[in-house]
Amino acid sequence: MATNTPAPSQETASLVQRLAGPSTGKAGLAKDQTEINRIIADASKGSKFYENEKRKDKDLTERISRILRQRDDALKDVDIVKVEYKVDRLLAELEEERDLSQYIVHVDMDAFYANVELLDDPSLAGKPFGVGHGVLSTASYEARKYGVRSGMPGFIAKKLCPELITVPIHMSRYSELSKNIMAIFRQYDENMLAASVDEAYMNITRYCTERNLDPDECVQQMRQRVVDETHLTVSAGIAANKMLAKICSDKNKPNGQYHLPHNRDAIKDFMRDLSIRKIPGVGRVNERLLESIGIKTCGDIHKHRGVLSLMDKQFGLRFMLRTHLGIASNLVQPWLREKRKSIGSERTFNAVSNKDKILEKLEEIAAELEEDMESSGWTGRTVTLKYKLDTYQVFTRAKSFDRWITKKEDLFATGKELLQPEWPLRIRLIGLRVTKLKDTRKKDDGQGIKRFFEPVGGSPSKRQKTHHDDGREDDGDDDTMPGFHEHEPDLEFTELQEEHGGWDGDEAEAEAEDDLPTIAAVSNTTNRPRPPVSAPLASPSRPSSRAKPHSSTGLKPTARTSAAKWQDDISAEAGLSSEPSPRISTSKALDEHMDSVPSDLPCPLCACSFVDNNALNAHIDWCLSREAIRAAQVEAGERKTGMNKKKPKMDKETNIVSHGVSDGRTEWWKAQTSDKEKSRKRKA
DNA sequence: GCGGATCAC
DNA sequence: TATGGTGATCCGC
Repeated sequence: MATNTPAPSQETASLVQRLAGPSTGKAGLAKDQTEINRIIADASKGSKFYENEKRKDKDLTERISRILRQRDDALKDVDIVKVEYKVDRLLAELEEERDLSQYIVHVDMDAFYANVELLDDPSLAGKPFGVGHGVLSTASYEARKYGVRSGMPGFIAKKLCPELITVPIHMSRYSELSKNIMAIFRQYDENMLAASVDEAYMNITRYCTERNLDPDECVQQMRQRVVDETHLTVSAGIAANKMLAKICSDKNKPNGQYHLPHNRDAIKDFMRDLSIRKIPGVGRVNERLLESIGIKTCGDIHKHRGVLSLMDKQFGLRFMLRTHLGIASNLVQPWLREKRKSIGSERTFNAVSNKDKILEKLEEIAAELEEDMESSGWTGRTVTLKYKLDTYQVFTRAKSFDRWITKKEDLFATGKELLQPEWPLRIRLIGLRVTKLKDTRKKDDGQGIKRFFEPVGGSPSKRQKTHHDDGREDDGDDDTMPGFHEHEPDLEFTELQEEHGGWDGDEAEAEAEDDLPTIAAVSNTTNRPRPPVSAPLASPSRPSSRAKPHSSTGLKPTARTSAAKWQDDISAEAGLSSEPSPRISTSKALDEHMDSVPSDLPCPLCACSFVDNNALNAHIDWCLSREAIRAAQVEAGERKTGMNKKKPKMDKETNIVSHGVSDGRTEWWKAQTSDKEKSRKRKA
């Protein structure tokens, strides 16, 4: 047979499933899920959000059809037995990587935000409540019984549970408690990885060995300590690698632990019936894609290894096989600042089409981003604008520079420029993100000529500022919806995020937007394929001639789930072992390090710095122009007179979280060959 | 380098 | 009554 049959009923079913939200595959929902899903779908029906979900669902269904056709074509031309034979050899090779010598623990705080709120307001006990404003970050266990979940909009949650209470987020409180708990974990493994506010990985092998302690007992004690010291409960998984440990921590949640024996057969049994959706990195889309070729559990992977091999690009054969075997990385190490790849800010508001209003929003975002970049010590070379139409379709436009961008004026001007060709638009979200980062706190030469021009007493200023790690460690909670960054926790108590009514109609924003020193900024943004055509009409709105670039091969982008990246890790490990400095660890980090360092060439006349000499020279030419000179004089005058207009920027707000993100994803499937060595070292 | 997509939390 | 924010990665251009 050649195609699946996209019967209307099936399409509806997958749409209903989709509308139920991404965290559906999780635990705990008691009530009849079908009924819940129907309520959600009914509440959404007819909205623009709904229409967008419908469109995406249709696209996915079509994509699946193409994949199945491709599979059938491929199967015609090959001897599947031979293919399977080759895969089996690969399996044997991968099996060699298995390392059962380490005891890896993943701990996950139970309904973290909700339980903290409970702690601080005992009157909530026993009641269904959610944490968050418009969209819930997490829900109490009582609320979950009704189908209320993280990421669910409040008005839908209320439909499911009319007596639902909602409480605001108190991020700094969560961070504070998180810090305390992480400190406990760190005593079991100094290299503990804080994966988010409420999650951590540890390697307790050494701790247990030195004390002749059973790992289960060790984790039991650890969890008890958390309860004693914070009155919060955590769940834990114990296994031979990070992926397995993470899956296991969900097994006896809440307030429980699960140990998957360090034993090949036990692991095989465990994987056999495990839903593919439990694998970190397999989300709703990949779940459907895999299901379409007959894979629902990790055990199914072996049956379909032939097809997976033929469609390696789509699914990532190695990754699938390693998953099937239950093999993943067991390397646990703290998050490193230099791993950060981007920093950005974005905001949703009531859809607007008025250009000035949109630019106003953009300006706010630019200011926020500058603030974040300065306070966390980053600058970067590429600016990406993101916007979401009121149809919920998302687009991004980027521009690269050969100088470092941090200032809100630059950010705003760039965003404005990128927005220019897109008009007209009706949008509900706007954001800016900066990539190709450079760490401004890393004292790396750079100074060069600049020293010459620096005012006598003055030194680069910032550079030394408070340390607190950058980034945030966005919460999690198996069911906690992340986000909600507080910019100035105090001052204004939480941003009154009433973007409401869009009244702020204040006046002239000094639109006086002078142009960027467009000088060397090469950018290819000018002649961009025509953008989306906002499609404000309720119609099917197949936007843009470009939104759907290639359809030739049929296979749309990413079906895959990452994989085969392990070569990187090998080289990373090599780099590490030969590296005197303990800090650089990943090849990527290393690359980036090399990449961004070679040049930090400051302009002697202004605050800009550049990536290479050409760029610098081009800039200097411009900088010497009359206007520039004048500008420089003004600034020099200001400097002399004493004050840099730079706001003092009290460093009090250090409270926020600690480090950034640890993308869960690739973390786990790093090569083991290297891990093994690491492990041995650690043992010794 | 750019843009779309998917995923985690 | 109106569906989030931050960051990462991968693919195909």
